[in-house]
Amino acid sequence: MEIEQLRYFKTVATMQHMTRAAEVLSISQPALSKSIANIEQHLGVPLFNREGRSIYLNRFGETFLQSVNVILDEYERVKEEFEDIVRPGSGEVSFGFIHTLGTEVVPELIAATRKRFPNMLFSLTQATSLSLMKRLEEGAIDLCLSQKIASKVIEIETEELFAEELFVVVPNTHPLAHLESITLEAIKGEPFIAIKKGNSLRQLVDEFFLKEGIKLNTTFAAEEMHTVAGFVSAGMGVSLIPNIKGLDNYNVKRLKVDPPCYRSIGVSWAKNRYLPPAATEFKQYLIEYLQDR
Amino acid sequence: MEIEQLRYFKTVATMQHMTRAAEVLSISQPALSKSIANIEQHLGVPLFNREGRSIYLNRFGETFLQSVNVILDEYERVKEEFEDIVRPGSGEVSFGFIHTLGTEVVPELIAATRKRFPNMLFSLTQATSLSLMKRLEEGAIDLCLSQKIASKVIEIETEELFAEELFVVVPNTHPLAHLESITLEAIKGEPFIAIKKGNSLRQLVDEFFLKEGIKLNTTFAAEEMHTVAGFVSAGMGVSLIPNIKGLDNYNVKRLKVDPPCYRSIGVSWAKNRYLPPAATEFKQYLIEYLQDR
DNA sequence: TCATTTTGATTCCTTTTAGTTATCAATGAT
DNA sequence: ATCATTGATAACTAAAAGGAATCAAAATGA
Repeated sequence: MEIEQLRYFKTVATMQHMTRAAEVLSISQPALSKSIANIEQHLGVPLFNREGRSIYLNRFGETFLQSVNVILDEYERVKEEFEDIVRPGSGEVSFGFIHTLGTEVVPELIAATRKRFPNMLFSLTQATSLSLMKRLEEGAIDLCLSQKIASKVIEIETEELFAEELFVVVPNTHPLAHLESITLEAIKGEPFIAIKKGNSLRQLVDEFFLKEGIKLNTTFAAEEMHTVAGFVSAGMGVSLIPNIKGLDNYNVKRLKVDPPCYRSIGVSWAKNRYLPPAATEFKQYLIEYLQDR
Repeated sequence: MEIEQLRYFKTVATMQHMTRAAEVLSISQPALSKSIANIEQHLGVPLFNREGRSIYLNRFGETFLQSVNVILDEYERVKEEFEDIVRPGSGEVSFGFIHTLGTEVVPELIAATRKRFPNMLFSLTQATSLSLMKRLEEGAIDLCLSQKIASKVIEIETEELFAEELFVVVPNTHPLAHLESITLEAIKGEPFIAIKKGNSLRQLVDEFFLKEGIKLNTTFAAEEMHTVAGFVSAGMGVSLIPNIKGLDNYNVKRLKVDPPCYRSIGVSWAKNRYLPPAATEFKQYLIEYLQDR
């Protein structure tokens, strides 16, 4: 039995008139008569009293109408929800980003996007690059702004947008604190405050030092960048991190690295996976907006 | 889109396996694949992530599953309700009867029926013959036990079952109170307490006197039989009513009429109207049980 | 690593059913 | 009594659901 036929039933029930209901539904009157007869046969009980040329619900029909209302309401609702998602310019975009972008880049981006697409809704997720990648694989988010990571499960496409510079941070009181810039070589042997393994930044930092052939003297591994800054501030070592928000409030000096170290940030999405039109539009807008920031 | 296909979706969603779901649903795997693809096309969004040979819900699918659960639950529920109604021996019978039968006849009848058909459910209505007839016409009740009345709207069939005898009731102190039986002629000129017009018993009583060519001296018209008894008890007149429950508690004498007056009681139902199997069974049982009571 | 099995999708065909037009019988209205 | 209107039916067409065979990709196992 077609779901549409439930709507037919509802229309006949409320109009109490086959011919006019058929006109409203834009089908022929015989088709409607047969549809109703089919439903009655399916259910095994008549739904209408037919007296002469008048037709109206019997007590089974009244019961069924209650159920049909529940069913159609739910069906319409979910269909409309999907139509909203598919409608370009509106609809929900599920978007994730790494913590360092949460204070400036993303708020500005979203604000600008909402001016351009006032009806676009955002479902935002903040996480590490690695877990963002997992959310992409699951289809829980449409797009994410993070450090590029390859997935073993599905194909991920990435458009690189800008680079976050990494700085060597040392305690204010450190002998190196007066320098304008510094080589990685210069902190060889210094106690190093690292990010926990598994974080993609940790991997990147490790690669920078590996390239220079420097064996790090890692003393602590922290979960968060602010924890790292705290440890450095307390004189427990030095580190290599992006310019996080509020870094100046710590007792640390931020030194440019020579040659500079960058962490490349890009927008990623699952290849061969459905992207709602709103997400596609947002992606395009985001690329223009953040390109070479 | 077929309602059945929603069940297909639910099965695939929970089994996360096309082939096995198809087996469970007793359809071919290609048919199932196509059904799912159709639903996705209808809704405009994909519902599953397909990675290699594995298939599982994406976030749209999760949303849709919620709705499908609501829809299928409601549909199953109402279908089962109708199946119960159609299942012989069980199911609900909507049954009406006039007030005078509510104290003995119907309780005994229902008790006996429930012994014979333990799963039969009753929805009982007590009303006047006239309004019972209206409920029959509307299809609000399946059967009723009442005085036979013709309907102008639809064809009503009636099987006559037994006769309620009507008695002349007079105040205890009335000169006629000592008689064993009485002719209608004998109360000619007495103040008469009638039932309100519209009540079918009133119509019957009127006919009895009309046949004898007696013009009644009606002083009051009451809604209920007990009110009539009350008026008679108060010495305000005489009347002609059935032997209602508790009549002996009034200060009245019940006199047999000569020749006797009867009110014929029968079971009525709407002709050409669907009678649930349970109602049909009940009707048959009722006829046997009450025949010539 | 390569052959084998398994899985979901596709193609092509059949069957079912929804829908159309023409028509009918019954019902109301004039 | 006549005539328009209504819901139902019949015969036919169109659409879509379902089945068998087959395919390509992906897991499995030697």
